[in-house]
Amino acid sequence: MTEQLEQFLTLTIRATQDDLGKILSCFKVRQIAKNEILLNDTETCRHIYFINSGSVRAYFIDEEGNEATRYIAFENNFITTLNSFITQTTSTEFLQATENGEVMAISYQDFRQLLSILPIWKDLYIKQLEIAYTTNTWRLESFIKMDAKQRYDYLFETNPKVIQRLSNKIVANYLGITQESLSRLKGKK
Amino acid sequence: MTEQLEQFLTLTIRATQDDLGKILSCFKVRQIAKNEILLNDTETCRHIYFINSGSVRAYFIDEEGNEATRYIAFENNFITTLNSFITQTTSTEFLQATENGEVMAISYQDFRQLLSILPIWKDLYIKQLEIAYTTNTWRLESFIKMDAKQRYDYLFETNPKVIQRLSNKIVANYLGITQESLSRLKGKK
DNA sequence: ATAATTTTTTATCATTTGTCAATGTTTATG
DNA sequence: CATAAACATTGACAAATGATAAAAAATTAT
Repeated sequence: MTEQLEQFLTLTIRATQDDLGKILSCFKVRQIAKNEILLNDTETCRHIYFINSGSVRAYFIDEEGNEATRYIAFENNFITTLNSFITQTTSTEFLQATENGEVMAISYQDFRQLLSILPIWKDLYIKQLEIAYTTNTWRLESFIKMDAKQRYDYLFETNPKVIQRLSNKIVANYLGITQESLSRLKGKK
Repeated sequence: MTEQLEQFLTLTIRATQDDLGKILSCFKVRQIAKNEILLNDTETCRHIYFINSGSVRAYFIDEEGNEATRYIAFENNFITTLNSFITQTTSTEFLQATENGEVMAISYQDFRQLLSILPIWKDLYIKQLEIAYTTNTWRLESFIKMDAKQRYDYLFETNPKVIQRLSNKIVANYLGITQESLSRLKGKK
């Protein structure tokens, strides 16, 4: 079950066999069922997850009690609630499996441990932070300058998995609109 | 002119006097005039700026030719166009001074150099990435779940400098709405 | 100080999106 | 397989926001 993560690491950083071993031994496999909650908004986020298969979303609930999806991770990506994880304080977000699948989890302690002993792990962390920041920025830009239809089209171009594999409810949520609006959107040209 | 950055570094990381010297010697002071363009969307971003005084915004121009402001940095913060800077490819964004002020600039070469010789610089970079990511995420959340009025109130609470020091045009731009909408917004309760 | 320019406000109207309700469809479960 | 539950679509209407135009106010330049 570690092959996939190993391959990902090999493609991402230049790690020795020894480094790889140390890293992989920190990750534990976990099967996830669709709709399963991996993190509650009352808990502290103790893990970073690498997705072998399936998908996981991060969402929160606003004052009116509506869900809002911040991020969706598919296979070969990491997901966590970074602020809660870094500071080890209560999360304001949920993590939920949006499909059946398999993840590899690394704990906060092991993550910190790897940071202190493996320079290459620090480099990987920097790279992932840069990717996460850049991805986030694009998404933010799409909200600043685009209307709902444009955001949908943009999503279709840049991340079609969201539309292809997940329910309209979650897609609408991710786009920041209601299901009804999404439904109408898809109708018109 | 380096005192401010020095103080910032002292508060943020545990650097020796020697580390501090190496870092500070990489930064060059530059006066900036309101409306001055620090980076054009046809250039590659060669610098990270630390703001001593004044403010700088990052914005882009969408298909319809409208400006959209992604981020505004005030004193004691860094600003750059990260993707262009990291990959040293053409930027899609502008950087523009929104007030008269003073910045400290570090070049891409010096930045890389510090990363390779100073572990503490890597730690600072990680910290700044974490902050940038988290800030970005909050801003993204505000767009997913809030309407314009709520975003305005939220901005007033979390980052009043934007409203207090910059023109409505830029505030509206930052909120992703038109000047006219902002004007109406401020009127009603 | 005056003129020119830019920014802000106000008004009207069009468009987009949200809300609510009803109905049809799919999916999960006993 | 049958039933319930969740999800998707559609319509009618309301609210929010954008577009355009014009006037008022503030800022900048001469």
